[in-house]
Amino acid sequence: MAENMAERKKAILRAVTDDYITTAEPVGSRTIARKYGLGVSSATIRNEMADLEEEGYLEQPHASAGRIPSDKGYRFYVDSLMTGRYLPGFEEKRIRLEYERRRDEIRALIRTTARVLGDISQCASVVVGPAVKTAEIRHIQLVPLSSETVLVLVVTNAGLVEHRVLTIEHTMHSADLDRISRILNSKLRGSTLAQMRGAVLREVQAELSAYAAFLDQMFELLLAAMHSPDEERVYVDGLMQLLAQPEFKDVDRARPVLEFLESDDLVLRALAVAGSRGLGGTVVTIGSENVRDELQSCSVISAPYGVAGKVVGTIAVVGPTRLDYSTVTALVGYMAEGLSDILARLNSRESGE
Amino acid sequence: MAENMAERKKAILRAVTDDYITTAEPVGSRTIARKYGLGVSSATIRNEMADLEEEGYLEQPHASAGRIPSDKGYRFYVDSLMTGRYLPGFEEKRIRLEYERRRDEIRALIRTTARVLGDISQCASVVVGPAVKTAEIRHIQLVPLSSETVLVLVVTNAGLVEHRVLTIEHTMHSADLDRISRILNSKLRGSTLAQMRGAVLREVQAELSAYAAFLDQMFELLLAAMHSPDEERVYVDGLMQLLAQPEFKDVDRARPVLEFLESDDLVLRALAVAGSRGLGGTVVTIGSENVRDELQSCSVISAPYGVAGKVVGTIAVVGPTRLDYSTVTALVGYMAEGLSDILARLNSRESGE
DNA sequence: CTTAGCACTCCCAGCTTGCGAGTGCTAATG
DNA sequence: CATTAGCACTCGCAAGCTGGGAGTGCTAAG
Repeated sequence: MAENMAERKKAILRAVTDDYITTAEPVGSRTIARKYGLGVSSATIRNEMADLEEEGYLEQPHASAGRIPSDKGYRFYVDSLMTGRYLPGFEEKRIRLEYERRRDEIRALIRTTARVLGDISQCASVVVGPAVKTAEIRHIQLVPLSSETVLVLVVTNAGLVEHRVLTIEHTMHSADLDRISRILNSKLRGSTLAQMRGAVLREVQAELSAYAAFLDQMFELLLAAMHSPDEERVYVDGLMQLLAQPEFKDVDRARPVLEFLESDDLVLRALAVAGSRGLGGTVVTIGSENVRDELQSCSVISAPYGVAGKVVGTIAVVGPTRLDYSTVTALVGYMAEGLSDILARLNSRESGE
Repeated sequence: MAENMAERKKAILRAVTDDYITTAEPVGSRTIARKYGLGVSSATIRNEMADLEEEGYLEQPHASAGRIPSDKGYRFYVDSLMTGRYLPGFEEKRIRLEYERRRDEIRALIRTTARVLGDISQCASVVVGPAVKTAEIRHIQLVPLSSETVLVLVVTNAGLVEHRVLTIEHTMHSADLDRISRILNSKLRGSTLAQMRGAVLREVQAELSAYAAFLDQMFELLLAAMHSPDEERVYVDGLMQLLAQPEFKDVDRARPVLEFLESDDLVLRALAVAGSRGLGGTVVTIGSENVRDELQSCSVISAPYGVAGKVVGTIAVVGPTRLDYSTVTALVGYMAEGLSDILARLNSRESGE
């Protein structure tokens, strides 16, 4: 769109956007002339701003206030005007530090990510954790707990350790369980739980026909676990930071957004787009570009993370449309990359030699 | 305190409190006379109310508004006036239903508890999950993942399954790990991780001296896990419901409370009291009775839950001092009991025969 | 095309005003 | 002597008004 906009107009649009992002106040021609050295008078800027408004890049909250960027204006800003796209050094350092000490446990890692993301962006943050059902199985193991119960353990390539307790009818010996574990491992390693239902499953059943009843029970449990509404996958943080933003000083304006963020389902669906584009890209969705009504006044910046080229989850920042696109885009990109790196390390270690 | 308050005065205090709890509006003498059939005129009630105010049970938000209960008034209401203490049948049914389908996984159970608690009370809810370090160990198991990594699995009597991945230097054979697991089990079962460091630990070391290096590493990891600031233990829900309460329509009034609830540490400390009184009781803390500044305008109703007579966690509802003490007390009590029951069942199953 | 000047618009904060709700006092009542 | 009706009084709140300030759009001159 309008890449050929006159340079001065671009400069003005950038100035308005930059200023509004930091001050949260509608910005007038005078301010632009004073604070941003464009070498023209406020009257000239006024004319340009009137044009920009007519073209839909700016809008006035009310007749005699300054201008603020419209969604279209933000979009243009993000696509062609935004400078920087780098993360302040000390933030980067902080992230590395936090990640340094959380390398072991994936859940802690995810919580930390959400917290840091919220802290730095001063917005709400979302981290979607790995889904069990689509992750590659690294290891599967049956552990005897008591004569009546067996723990089914699944370790995925995303570092996730999932477990269920299975109540069994006939006592199984430790040796039996080991044998089953070994065969399950050799057959299932590398495939996903979702794929498991097909051919592989029948194959296992054939090889272990002696334990048919037990296996039935176990698979049923695993499939149920996998179909459970993706609980535990979505971590939200920084709600406080969001409330501190001036656009949400009115609780009634904030509530829809907070309610949206509280619903794991909706969040998952809204972030599905980011994941579908593959690793390495950040997606910015501005105001009315969001499908959901609740997010019409919000922007979402999201990026997928993953292992071995495969997407396993998404991280995102949700804030008012007036958000610091440059910094937050850099932030989200950096953290997604960081997460991917750590997962890769975890993964190589666990699949070791 | 003043158990010998005149019956009519009590009735009036009860009426004021009941009315204010449901309407959130200061209540005047006229309203009492009309809505609560005390058989006296508003003038009489006015006189009594003036007395009650002088004695500190009521207060006026401003000179010519109705009265609202003071913290002292609420305290008296909770201790001596409150009627009911029962939970509506349909709520009870809902809780049973929700618990019915979440019997297996303790984390899901806890999340559900928090959600339901928030839903029904229309307030914020907190569930403190079992701590690993003080829970009794039911089962401990080492699972080989790769030649470089071993999964350490600890199952506690509270149904908690905790796991850490341990990177080892020298390859361990599955048989070795089994042998270690067996011995660990026989020595450690029934004790807590916190107790582990002492005599038991040395005993194990002696018996398994061949694996000394490995054991050192493992214990270190477990102890580190146990000393990590109790992450993952605190689940908060119903923040939205809290914001919907009229006393929090102003974000600035709500923020301190929300910030408090976002800090796991503070929440844990505030709820420590409830746990220390043993199973079966609910604790009500009203407004200024709370130590923390952030909670001066809130009331907290909490109850511990546990297994085999031992407290393993706490659930709580946090709302404005104007909260429905009768219903919420019943609710919190009922859910704590329900949680305990489920844990007991889990426990007996896993330690089975 | 740019700019200075100016009239105009509109929000906002502060003030006033008129209700309505509720109180406290007083005097009358059983 | 407790209870009650009556009444003046207080106060918060919403509505209406007002002045100031910020910012615009227009126009005419450079």
